[in-house]
Amino acid sequence: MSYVIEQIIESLREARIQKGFSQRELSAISGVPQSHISKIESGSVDLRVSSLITLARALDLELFVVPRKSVPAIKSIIRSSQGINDDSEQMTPAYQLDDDD
Amino acid sequence: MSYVIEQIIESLREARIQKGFSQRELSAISGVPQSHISKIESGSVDLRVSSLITLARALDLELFVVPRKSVPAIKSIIRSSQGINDDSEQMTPAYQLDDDD
DNA sequence: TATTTTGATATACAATTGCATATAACCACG
DNA sequence: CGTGGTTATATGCAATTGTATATCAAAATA
Repeated sequence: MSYVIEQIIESLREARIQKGFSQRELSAISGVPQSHISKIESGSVDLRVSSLITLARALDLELFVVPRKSVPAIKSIIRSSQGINDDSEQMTPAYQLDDDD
Repeated sequence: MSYVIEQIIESLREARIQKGFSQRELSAISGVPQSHISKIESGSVDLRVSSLITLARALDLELFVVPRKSVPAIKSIIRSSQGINDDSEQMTPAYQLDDDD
């Protein structure tokens, strides 16, 4: 199993968890059986492109092939969009105020 | 067949042609049979992710899943990198000089 | 024109995917 | 600890992929 597949699987899994979906919930949304989602996430099946697209769509992701020379720029964009999410999480001090109470 | 798959197939085909490879040459490089490459390019098979990665690698492409909200930015990067290639092609007047001779 | 190259298509076969369904194992919580 | 939720695993089956190989028709080249 290649590094690229591992990265893709990791992206799917992280997106699922970030959205707060269990595998069953993702299954209900996407129409892919939970048992298959488990195998996909564990890397034990070599899924078809159509299946990957189906899952990605349910997780607000999209599949691309890009020139290898553009990879750093694209990783930078992905990282910065994740950074925004991280910032929004850090900018909710409500929990800290509760702790002070 | 979805729009995303069509786009991916088109990217593969364009990259192959831009590199000046025939399907047989790509087959030799990638290890994927020519007959299968023909089917992939025509959209008549739903290939596995591993096969897509193999072909992409032979064509200096890489597969990504990206957040849907990042899609416009990524398309912009891909378009601008292609623009650079177009400029380099236009900046080779050697053929025009030969015509003047 | 003859020859070569290119992409499309066919055949046969082993392996695997994806689906449906059920269950086991694991984890979190009260 | 008991309970419920989550993930992993198993079974069976139809359909398809990917491979090897060959051939054809069209296009390109010599």
